[in-house]
Amino acid sequence: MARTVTERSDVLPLLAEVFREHGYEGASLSLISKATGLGKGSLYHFFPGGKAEMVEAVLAEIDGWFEANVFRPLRAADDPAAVVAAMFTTVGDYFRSGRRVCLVGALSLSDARDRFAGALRDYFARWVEALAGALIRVGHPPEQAGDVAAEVVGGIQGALVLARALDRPEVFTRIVSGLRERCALGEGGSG
Amino acid sequence: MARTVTERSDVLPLLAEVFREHGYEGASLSLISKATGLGKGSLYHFFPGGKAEMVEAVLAEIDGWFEANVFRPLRAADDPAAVVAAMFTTVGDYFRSGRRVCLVGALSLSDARDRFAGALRDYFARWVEALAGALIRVGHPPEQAGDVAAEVVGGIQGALVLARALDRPEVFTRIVSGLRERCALGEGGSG
DNA sequence: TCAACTAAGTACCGATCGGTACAGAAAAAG
DNA sequence: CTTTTTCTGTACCGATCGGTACTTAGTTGA
Repeated sequence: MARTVTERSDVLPLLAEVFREHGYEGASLSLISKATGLGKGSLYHFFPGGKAEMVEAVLAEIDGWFEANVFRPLRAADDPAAVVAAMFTTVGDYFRSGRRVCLVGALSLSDARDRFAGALRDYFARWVEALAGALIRVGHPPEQAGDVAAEVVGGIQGALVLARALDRPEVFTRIVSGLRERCALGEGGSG
Repeated sequence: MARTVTERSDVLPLLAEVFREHGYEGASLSLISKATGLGKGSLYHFFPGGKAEMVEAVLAEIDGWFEANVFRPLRAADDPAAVVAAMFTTVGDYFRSGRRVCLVGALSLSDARDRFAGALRDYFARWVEALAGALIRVGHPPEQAGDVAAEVVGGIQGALVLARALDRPEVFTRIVSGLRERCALGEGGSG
């Protein structure tokens, strides 16, 4: 019975990947156990609340990562154009150029949405809000910035859906680069 | 034992709604039975292949509906601008202004994707292709039409994700109206 | 050395899963 | 009417579900 010095935070990325690949219902405890290398005893030691607590922990970590690497930079005042451009690079890498699913988006479409509604709403609301602020500083008309930001954040999610359905990850990168140009140009432009 | 003169095609919309709300894994046979009013005996009479066949039948019906009401009109030669505009109205209604989930998109993000990969890919591929052709006839540069079409179809999917996560259906309608303007304007414009 | 505590494996729980078998009622055919 | 076919409800199957209880192995501190 090897004690594998595992900490709760060590298994979160593995957990996240299982939920990304199989969703909430599809990620059975046996799958989770296999993916993490932890037996039920260990899993329920770290997450007494079971699957629901596992998902919440994963969502919290994702939220923290985006807060630190995406939302907070967007809210920073310096060089908004560069910060917006960096956002696209960061999320492009995060989603593995379209090969990785967004867990928050996938949960939003599933019947687990109600259970985690708060976390899902928060994630997207803060993203849209932070991006809208940055777009205003870039020079977008304030009355349009909110809509553009929603279009961009939604566009990223839709690009993931489409790329995965078509099984063509490059669809994601192409759509995202189109969104990036829209943000840079403000409005109009030859694309 | 009331024989409820049900035909297979009558239960498809009910089935579709169950899968939309609960996904493939989440839609248990007991839920399906409750939603359709049919016992297991009837369900397996109509769909000997079980859940998988039910989803395939639902996807086929959805595909047929979009083929008739969206894809084929897009391919028609007459008044492409009006046809593209009509597409947005049609899908806006179909998705109940953001209150209804796209089953094809939801399945694409779930672990059931591999099982129905062909149908999912087909649906989106034909949509993008038909829209791209219409955009060219509207006046979009042919070398950009494919990308714009992918951006629009993906944008619709993303709008559904975002509207559902935020629990604000109007987010869907706003994003979709933005996409409509992009299609009408070709490139450029003040938004 | 020896408790005290924590980490982790295992067996098991009731419930539910998807699916099958079958009986029997309703409708159709004769 | 009888026969046949088409439905449909019910009981049941083995498997697996999420979760609990309990035991054991390893670590820690005295």
